[in-house]
Amino acid sequence: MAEQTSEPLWLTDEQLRDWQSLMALLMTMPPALDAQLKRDSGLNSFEYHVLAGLNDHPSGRLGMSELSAYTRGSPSRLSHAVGRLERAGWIERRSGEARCVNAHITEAGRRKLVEAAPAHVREVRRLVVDRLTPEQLTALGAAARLVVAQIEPTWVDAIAHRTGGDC
Amino acid sequence: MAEQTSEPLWLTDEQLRDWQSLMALLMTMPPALDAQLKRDSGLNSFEYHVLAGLNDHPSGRLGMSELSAYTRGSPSRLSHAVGRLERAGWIERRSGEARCVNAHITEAGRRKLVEAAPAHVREVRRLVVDRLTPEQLTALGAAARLVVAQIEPTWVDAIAHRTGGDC
DNA sequence: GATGCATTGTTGAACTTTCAAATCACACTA
DNA sequence: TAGTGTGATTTGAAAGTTCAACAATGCATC
Repeated sequence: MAEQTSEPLWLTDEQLRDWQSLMALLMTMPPALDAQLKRDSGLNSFEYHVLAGLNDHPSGRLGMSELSAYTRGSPSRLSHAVGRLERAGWIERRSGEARCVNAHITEAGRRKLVEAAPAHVREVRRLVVDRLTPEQLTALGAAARLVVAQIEPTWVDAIAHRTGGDC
Repeated sequence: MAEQTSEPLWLTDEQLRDWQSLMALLMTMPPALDAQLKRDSGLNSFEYHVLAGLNDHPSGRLGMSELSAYTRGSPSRLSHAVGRLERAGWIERRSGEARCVNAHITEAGRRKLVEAAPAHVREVRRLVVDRLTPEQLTALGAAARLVVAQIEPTWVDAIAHRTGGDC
């Protein structure tokens, strides 16, 4: 009932249109990527991301906490997912120093990823990269970074420096 | 093993960077919006969208199929969600002509939405609209539309014309 | 006007994610 | 060195989504 009229409450037509377009993107794109991955390799986006994160690190391993930050999954979500991947033989858990547990990608895991990646990249191209001019893609990326920076201020470093490691 | 080298397989550094930025957006934004809605009104994004869809229509009702298209939810997902909203008293189901079932928003449902909307819009402003220059937002919206058009060619009309109705 | 068929919507089970509590290992203190 | 605290990870149950099968209804065709 009591509303603050001091600030403009609603959005202009253009803002609304662009916002709805963004919402449409948020609603359609993850399912599209998930569908491709699931169909072609049986992985979901999160699991793919976990494997990719491990594979990208020279050591092929990462502490659960670092991996959790990298994938932006809650510790619990990660733990469940790693459990599945471990059961499939693509990851091994080994406890490291301190209280840490390291997730190691196995050879089978690397093979799985190498097998899954090309089709995934192809899909990313088809849906996004090839759809936009270089300038549009640049603008999209820049805008995305600004919004993400607002939501999650710590992230910019995280990816930029790739500073994480095992424990 | 056998790979097609005929097309450029991987992405350039800039493309990769922008792609990762977009992925970060896809991963952080829905949870952020969900969290705000859940915290402030107990609804999740999908349920909010369902109520908003009904409320926006002059008649306050919509066939399940139309609503399913509008919210981009599978029939099953919608059916479950409407079940919850009905149990909460915010929606009523009435069977219309043909095989159709109409979802009607109730007075309580409208109140709920009116109560939830301002904070949600405020959050959208805070995370997106206020973070970008008008040009950036325009560019973001335009790029999003292009990608969505590729994923879901039918959509452009759907929102543009608001042609759907009950049955 | 009966039969087959397509469309619409629901249901229940399987799976994934979330949420809160429990576990475990180490560090610190008395 | 027993006791307490803190941080990392796991666990199991609740909530939500997906998936596949199942009504229910109208339409076409014979």
